[in-house]
Amino acid sequence: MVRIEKLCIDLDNTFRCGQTFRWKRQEDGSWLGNVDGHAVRAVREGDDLCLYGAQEADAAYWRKYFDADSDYEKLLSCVMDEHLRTAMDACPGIRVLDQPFYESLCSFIISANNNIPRITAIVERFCAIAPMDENGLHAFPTPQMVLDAGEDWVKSIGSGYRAKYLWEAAQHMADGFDAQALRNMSYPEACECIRQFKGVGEKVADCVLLFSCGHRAAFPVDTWSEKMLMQWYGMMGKRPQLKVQAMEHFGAYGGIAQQYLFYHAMQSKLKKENNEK
DNA sequence: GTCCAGGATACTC
DNA sequence: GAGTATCATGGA
Repeated sequence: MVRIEKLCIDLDNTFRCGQTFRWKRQEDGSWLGNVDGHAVRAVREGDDLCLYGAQEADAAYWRKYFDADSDYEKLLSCVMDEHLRTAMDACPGIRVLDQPFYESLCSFIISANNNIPRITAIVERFCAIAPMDENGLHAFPTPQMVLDAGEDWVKSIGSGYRAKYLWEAAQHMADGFDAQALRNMSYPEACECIRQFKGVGEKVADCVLLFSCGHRAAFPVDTWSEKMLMQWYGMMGKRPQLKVQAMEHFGAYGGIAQQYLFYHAMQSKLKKENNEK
């Protein structure tokens, strides 16, 4: 078991906020996950995060996965305002995860013009060809597993027009794409590089760079972020212009702010809809 | 039937 | 370079 002390993570908010689609909540409030083939059960005990099934030797890996050495209040103090404060108070304890690259890439290719429940369902079917762990969760497939399963199989999981993007991504990865190199590039360089993948536009690129490459200035602008930036921050323009303004405004850790604001915007909308019924 | 969902791409002007 | 049609799918 690996214990990460005083992380104060909110597992529900972290795993439901749209950055990952594979963790599964159990009735007792714990969450089962399979990361890089490692099966774990995440449990909040007091202020600590306990990862049952994780090896002590992998403690550093898990600290990095949960971004345990970053103090978000401190990192965002210079851009704190009433909206970010409200979002962080309403949806506390979100950790911006540092996930395996290929899983993040495929997940956000699938996310294009899609909704979270359906993304989750498609990702689950995508994982069915990978080995199952002792908790009954599949690993995320390797590119080679996808290539072995065939393009017709990729089409069969209901990913629609994104199937060809997933297929080509597996080929590009198998050809030796160096995902690790993205971490050492500047943000603009990494952004340009990752857009080699078909189906990866500006927004998907930002999600992958933020959630699996350590680029925490990346500020994904989707439908929710777009509404949020206009309604809460008075920004104007199309998405590319909004993104430029947002990155300028929120700075080096803008992606973390974005994740709180995005999730809160979505939650607010949900509440509003429920009240109207 | 229409609209929407963590958009991207190819095409037109 | 800025608009626009098209791309699958399923739930509201």
